[in-house]
Amino acid sequence: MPTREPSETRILSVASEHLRQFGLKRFTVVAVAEEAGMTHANVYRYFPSRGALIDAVVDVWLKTTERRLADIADGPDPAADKLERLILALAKGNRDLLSEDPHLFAALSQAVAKRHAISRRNRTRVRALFERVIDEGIASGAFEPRDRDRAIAFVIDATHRFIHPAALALEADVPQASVDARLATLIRVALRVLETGII
Amino acid sequence: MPTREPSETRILSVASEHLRQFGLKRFTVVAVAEEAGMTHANVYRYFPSRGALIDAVVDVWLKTTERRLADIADGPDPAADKLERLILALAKGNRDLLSEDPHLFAALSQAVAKRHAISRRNRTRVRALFERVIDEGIASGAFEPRDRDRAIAFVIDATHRFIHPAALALEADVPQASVDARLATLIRVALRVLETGII
DNA sequence: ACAATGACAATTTACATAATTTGTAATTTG
DNA sequence: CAAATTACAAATTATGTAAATTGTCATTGT
Repeated sequence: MPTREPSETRILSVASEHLRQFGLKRFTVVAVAEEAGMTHANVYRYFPSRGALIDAVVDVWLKTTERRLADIADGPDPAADKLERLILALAKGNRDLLSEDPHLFAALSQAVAKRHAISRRNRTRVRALFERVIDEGIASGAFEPRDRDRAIAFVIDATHRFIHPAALALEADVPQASVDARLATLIRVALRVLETGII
Repeated sequence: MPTREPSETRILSVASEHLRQFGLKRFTVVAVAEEAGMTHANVYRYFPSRGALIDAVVDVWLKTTERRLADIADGPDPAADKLERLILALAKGNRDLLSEDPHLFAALSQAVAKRHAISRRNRTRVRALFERVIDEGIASGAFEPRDRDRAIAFVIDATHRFIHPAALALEADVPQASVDARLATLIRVALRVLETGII
């Protein structure tokens, strides 16, 4: 007989599937427990609350995209290339989630809006990746901003519209090609700004 | 005896006061009519629906700030100065509304989120002011973008975070001075980008 | 000791129904 | 005739209650 998947991971994967299928409102601990082959009380051995279980599902997705971003940031390419790919990957990741998995996107949006710990920590780590790449660009001489902190804030503020879930949801019906073109312009300008010491 | 304020304006000012005090959810046509000294049916002589009345209140505010923006755009100053003041006035107007009148801000946010006609038209007119000032800057030689449409989209996208109600609401608890500093940086950079033909 | 359960209280949600509000139209008033 | 009202249907919201879910804990089984 096959070794059964440990309870915690089984709960998590069932919960993930339920959240995708039914959305936040119709997501119940009872139904998840049943499908995972246990009573709901046992779920509470592994997750302290319904909200914590939902956060755990969102966190899995956040961590997955974080790894993709970290791979980019850790690569051997020039800082400018890496910063561009970092921004594009973040924007595309969130945008694809919105179109391919609206329920999970809604859960992510709520976690961000309500400033859950998972989203605050994700934000901190993603910001750290941006900082690392920009610092690397400064060290290599590719970027020459007059104020490093200001430069980082500028990049994050300027790209906000294409990265933040709440902003992305506003443009759900704008043709993707048009959004892509505007983002490409913004990135090109931001890189030039960092390179030329305008900031 | 004093000539009574005409019904339509009286309804509108009572409605404005009720919206500010009670918010969208507790705003009723019946209560507005009562305070305006008439039955609710008579309100429908002037406004076709509850939603239209709320939109009219929001529209008064939008038009007021539009006039302020138009005054800036019509002024005799250099285009760069006017563009800076345009962005600052828009950002400050929305931000002050958020802190001083959260209920009206919520009504505005909803009108924007649901793409009501009033907000779409406001957006179009405000965008036209931006276009006018940028075109003026191009005509005077102050701005030299390689692509005029791209430049306009860039300015609007980059400042989105400080102007759009949904984005402003996210930063309600960030110290205003810090937000102001970041916006000042963004504006300075945007102007330099327009001036130097980076875009 | 650890995973899981059954039983149970607290909380939330679903649902039926009452009350209110929205919106329309015929009628009244000045 | 323009402004307003009364009267009423339709739609929405409030309220009370049943049902389900969330969360706790003592107990069971391994």
